[in-house]
Amino acid sequence: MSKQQAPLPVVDLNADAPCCPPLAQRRVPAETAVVLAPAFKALGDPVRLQLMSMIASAEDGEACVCDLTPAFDLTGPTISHHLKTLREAGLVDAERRGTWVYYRARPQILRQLAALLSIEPVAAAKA
Amino acid sequence: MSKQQAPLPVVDLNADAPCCPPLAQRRVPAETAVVLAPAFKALGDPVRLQLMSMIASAEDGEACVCDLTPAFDLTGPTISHHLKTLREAGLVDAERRGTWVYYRARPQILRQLAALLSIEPVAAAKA
DNA sequence: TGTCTGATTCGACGGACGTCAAGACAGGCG
DNA sequence: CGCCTGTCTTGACGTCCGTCGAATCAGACA
Repeated sequence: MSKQQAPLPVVDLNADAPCCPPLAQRRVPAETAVVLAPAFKALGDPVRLQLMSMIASAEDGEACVCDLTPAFDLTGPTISHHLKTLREAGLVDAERRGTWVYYRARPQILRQLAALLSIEPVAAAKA
Repeated sequence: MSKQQAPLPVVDLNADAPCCPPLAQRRVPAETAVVLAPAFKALGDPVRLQLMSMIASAEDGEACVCDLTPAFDLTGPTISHHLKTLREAGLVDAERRGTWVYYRARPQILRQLAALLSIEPVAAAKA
């Protein structure tokens, strides 16, 4: 079953999920933790964190694997493996155009993760 | 000499680090990725994500291990191990007071991680 | 059509991780 | 003092992860 860039069985936090009241505001329920943790885990590797950043900060919002790979002292298959991990975590999307494959960040889930980690900047400075 | 809750050799992102221009704004340098990735990795486990949330959202800003442990179907040592992981990632702080040990979240690093993931640099400034 | 380049998948290896049981340590109390 | 409760450490076990080389798949081009 070669479904290269096919929509992998991804966590569907991108759908309608209003899933993210700040972690420090209300206790995260187990089901939410199970769904969200893989996304953090995917970012828990230096190579993937850089890949994610390179993709998200790319000029046209997308980055070619051919630009990503030479940025590391790693083999092609290894980079491909990391990209797959990011894809399965729902952090990026891939699309093949001709010879090259382009990756694109999914802002929604990034926003959700950021919201989860956000700390009230408000006057919560109460003892 | 048992230095149980002594300040472990933790990543020092808490110090003066202005370390976090959004991931999608500028490419994260390798050194930054190496320092930050462990924090995400620590949050990459459902149990630790819940622990982090329980600690950060606790009433008085701190949570007792005796309250944390019974919330999971895991043994004491396992919870202790996860808490140590969070401690080494610089996400929480521990303090022993009498019989019990209390854990407290470190808002600074949470803010940094949230900032790293933030997509919109726009209206976020005020709030 | 054949072949070449780019990207992914497969199979394997070493190391790290999550979990537990058993033991060790710290502090309170009889 | 001795014991009890609470927490952490140690050692072990099975599983997952990061990496590679080799094989495979997808398009482009002659």
